[in-house]
Amino acid sequence: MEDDEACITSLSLGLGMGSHVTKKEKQKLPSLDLTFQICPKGEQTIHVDKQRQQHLLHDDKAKGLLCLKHPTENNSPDSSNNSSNGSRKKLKLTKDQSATLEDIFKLHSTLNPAQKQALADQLNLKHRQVEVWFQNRRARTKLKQTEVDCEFLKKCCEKLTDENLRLKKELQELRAQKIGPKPLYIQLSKATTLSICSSCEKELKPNEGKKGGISDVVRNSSQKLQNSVGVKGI
DNA sequence: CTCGTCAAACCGATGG
DNA sequence: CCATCGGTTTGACGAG
Repeated sequence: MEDDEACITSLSLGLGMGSHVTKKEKQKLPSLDLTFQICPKGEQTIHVDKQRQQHLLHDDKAKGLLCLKHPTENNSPDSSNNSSNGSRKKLKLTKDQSATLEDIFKLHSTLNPAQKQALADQLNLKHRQVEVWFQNRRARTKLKQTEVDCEFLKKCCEKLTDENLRLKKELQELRAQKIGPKPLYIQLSKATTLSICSSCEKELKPNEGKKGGISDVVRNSSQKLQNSVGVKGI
């Protein structure tokens, strides 16, 4: 029985429901998934990881050592026990609490203090918990959106690269034609003529002379990109 | 308030 | 089946 207590004590101290332990350090330590005897009398085996949601901690001594708490208990963190030893106890919100918070967040991503307090009262949480939840939710929404934007920009970049390549090839072909036996002004059809700008050697479609073809294609694409993403200047 | 980070809780894969 | 591992999610905190 002393071994059991020693095990629990070392786990409590080592994994720190209290002390700050780095991931690497944590990996060296025994996993929390470990099965061990929680009752000093050795009557009850607890699989801490899988069964921690069950209300098995009947022993105050072990409960104190492990600092585990059943989710259905009041979720409000005990601040005295929370920060006095530097611990960062994490309490899982219930499905109902999460769902309500999500619903409110969809309507308003920020709340004023009074709204936070009202919501906290409604959900039996602390004002601080609601505040932190909204902070985290905003941060993670923003992060997701950034990832989406990044993915979109990547695709746009690929498209522009392809377009650039295509235009370069087209230009090469036109240059080849220019060098060949045909005259500078290529007769394409009765209605259209394609001309080559003498200064920059870019091809100009009719009525496009003032703008300047290729760069406009890029500029337009860039503008479209900015408009769709809402970027204020690339 | 945001941002970066920590760490508890959770979960799927894997091996004995 | 179960223990364990490695990755992910998410509640919490400190700095700015």
